[in-house]
Amino acid sequence: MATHDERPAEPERVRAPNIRDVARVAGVSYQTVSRVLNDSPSIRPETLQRVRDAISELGYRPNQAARALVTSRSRTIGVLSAQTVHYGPATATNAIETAAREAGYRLSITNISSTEYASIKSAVDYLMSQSVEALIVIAPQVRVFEALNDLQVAVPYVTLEATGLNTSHSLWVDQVQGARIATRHLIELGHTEIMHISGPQDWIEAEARMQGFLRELSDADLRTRAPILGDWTASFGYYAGIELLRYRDFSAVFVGNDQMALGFMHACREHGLDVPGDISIVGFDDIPEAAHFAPPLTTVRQNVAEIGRRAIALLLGELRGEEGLSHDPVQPELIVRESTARRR
Amino acid sequence: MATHDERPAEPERVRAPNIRDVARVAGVSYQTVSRVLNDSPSIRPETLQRVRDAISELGYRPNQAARALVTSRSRTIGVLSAQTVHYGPATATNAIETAAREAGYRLSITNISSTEYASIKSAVDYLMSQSVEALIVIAPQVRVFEALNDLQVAVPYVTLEATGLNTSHSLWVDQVQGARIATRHLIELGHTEIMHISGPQDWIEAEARMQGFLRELSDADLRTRAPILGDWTASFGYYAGIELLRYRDFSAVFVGNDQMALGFMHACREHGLDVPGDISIVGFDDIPEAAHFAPPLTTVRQNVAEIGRRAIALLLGELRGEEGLSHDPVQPELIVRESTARRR
DNA sequence: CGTTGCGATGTGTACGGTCACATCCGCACG
DNA sequence: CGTGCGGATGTGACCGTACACATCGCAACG
Repeated sequence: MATHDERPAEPERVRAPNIRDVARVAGVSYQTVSRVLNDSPSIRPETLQRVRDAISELGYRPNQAARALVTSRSRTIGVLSAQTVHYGPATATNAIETAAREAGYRLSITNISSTEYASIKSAVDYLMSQSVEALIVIAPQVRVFEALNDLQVAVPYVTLEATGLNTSHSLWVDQVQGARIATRHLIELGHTEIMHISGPQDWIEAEARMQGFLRELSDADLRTRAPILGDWTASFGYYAGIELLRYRDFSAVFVGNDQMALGFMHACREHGLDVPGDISIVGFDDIPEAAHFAPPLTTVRQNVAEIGRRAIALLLGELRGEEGLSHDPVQPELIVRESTARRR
Repeated sequence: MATHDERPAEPERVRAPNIRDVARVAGVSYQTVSRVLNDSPSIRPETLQRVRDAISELGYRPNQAARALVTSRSRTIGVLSAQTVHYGPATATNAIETAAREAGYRLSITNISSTEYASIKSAVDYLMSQSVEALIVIAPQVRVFEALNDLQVAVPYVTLEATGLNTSHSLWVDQVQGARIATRHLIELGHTEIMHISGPQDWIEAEARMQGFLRELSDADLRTRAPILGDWTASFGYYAGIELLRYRDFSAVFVGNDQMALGFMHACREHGLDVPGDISIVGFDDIPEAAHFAPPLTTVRQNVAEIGRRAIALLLGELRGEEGLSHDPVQPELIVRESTARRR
């Protein structure tokens, strides 16, 4: 009907070599090739070598799709993440990617733009439609958890950097403990009026840090005051500082993350206040830049990469049918620098 | 031999519903269901509805592996990235993910730990074994390019944030221009002795920024001096500062990125030098924190997210067979804050 | 020396879709 | 009123692999 192509002469499309092509070249059956690929024990060394030679000669690569189809295993782990630009999540994702790749798994990463139910649902749908075998959630917001529960996720999953609720699925740095050691540090320096700038209310981490802060204060019989709820950004820290410093009825601040601490210190400078002379500040995260803030920031270091690695280990174990692997929280560590001093 | 299970009674494994199950429920042939899935035009509205009902009744999800197998299209775009923790790459990756998802593509991301040839080759192999249809490279190092050329990547690819060589595949913010406006700004403030702290020598971006710096200086007939080669980290900026400030034969510094600028300013403080009073500093990137450094940093903003989006658009176009889409570099913008002042 | 057992290898089939082609139906046309 | 045509739908084959099972050859055994 259309153009009359000369069909027989040219091979036309170059099809990627498949397992039968390899078999033909090696002079064995395709099943033997399959055995080589899945390193089955009972193969004669000589045959093995012939097949391997054929594979590299043809530049053969097993077709993952075909394999996934027949085994009904995608060898994919889904990562549901919010705010991958943040230091913590980005670091964790990195570690996860490496660990997954080493274990022969690939990752499918998706970011949620908002914590709206619909947004989360669509992200989960997206991942499920790729038939991920497991799920890692790095979106430590209360609503994400609710959505996850509600969606009846059918695969094993863990949530990172969350504390408290839903512990069977969680893997986390002990945020409460981190907040406590940060707060205790300030108390031990003689501060009695301590402020807290927290992360967004619906972030579980923010909540945990706040709890740790409040508990430590009440254990020391100190006055607690309502924390400020921020959004993790340096800008928020700055504007919060401008507000708070108008009535300066505190001598120390525990800030929910290093970025906000940076902004807060900016506000202090503008008010002509010395850190730590007039105000002591502790951050949280220990981002690489924190050591070079003005002044270098005292903060709480948490090993998120370790958490990422554990997440993969946990999930792979679960996929293998092992149960009850350790969920011990990773312990945070206080890094004392120059943003805190004895109250004067 | 082992436990004697009652086999016949229970359906055992719950198989996910497939296209034929849907067809049975809807009372049509599987081909009709396939037509619905690929929204073919010629379907009676009534039939369409029946099929849709059946799909949602069964909770049917098309099996991507099967689809990929038969169409030999993976609908996957590979991302080869170095240092995803950095602000630029992370932001770009985010934008890429969103754009790809909207276009019905998924991403396969892999990080390279080093720029060793073997490491790059293994990353490319990894991605190719997933039969990615296209590749985005966010690892702007010379050696990565060489490896890429050498590996004869068989799919369309673009490299991000690179300048100069290999332009047919590159998409970038005009780094040379960015460096020039940064340098020009310092010159216009009366500085004649200007230092440059660059990124690692093998990063194409670092090279481009250095070129821009040198060209602008020579256009202004100013003395050029050998730039310091750093590693992008705040720590390096700090130690470089400590060294450089021992012989303070310059009044301004153009630093290759904001993190190193932060470290450098830290060193200035320790030397009792005022920024911008004694030394003017310009950074590069405009990370969100830069506005809150001490002092707020004058820097060059580049829209990496835009680059990421364009990368996807370009690749998708190429996959559709369109040629020669626009490769115009994105123009950077100078953000003047308080780390630069007229020379006194 | 026939049988058994096991290691090494080959054959059939299923996985869940899409594509090419065949079929069916109703309507407009000559 | 037969024919042609196009829209709607169904049938067969195939994509590349892994699994279950069959087969083959050889050594050890009674």
